[in-house]
Amino acid sequence: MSEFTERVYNCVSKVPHGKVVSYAQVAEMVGSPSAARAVGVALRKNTRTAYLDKDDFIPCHRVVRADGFVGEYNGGRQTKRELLCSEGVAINDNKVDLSYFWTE
DNA sequence: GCTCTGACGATTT
DNA sequence: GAAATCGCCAGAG
Repeated sequence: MSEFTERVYNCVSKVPHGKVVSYAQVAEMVGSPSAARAVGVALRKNTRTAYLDKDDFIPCHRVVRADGFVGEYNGGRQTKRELLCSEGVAINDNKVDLSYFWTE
């Protein structure tokens, strides 16, 4: 896989339990602040999701949009909400509270 | 190598 | 303030 994608996975994997990050934040961490869309595409191709592999997975469900809106997900937005809710992240009509955003 | 598209974001109407 | 528009970078065709 390309280096960009590898970096994205690495950064997303560092997101702590019960926290979320925006696509823009991930893009900024990997060195391309404006590549939020590319980040989404990279995560979309990933199959190591939490609802498929319990042991080795990338918490892509902890990545939401910059305004807190829950974006798309391989298993559907419903699954994404379930996972976040299980981790203690409150969801308000497909939206997460801004206080759950993780900043390194 | 050119063009299109997209798990997005900020601006403008 | 909600909806439409443009811009953005990285991959795929």
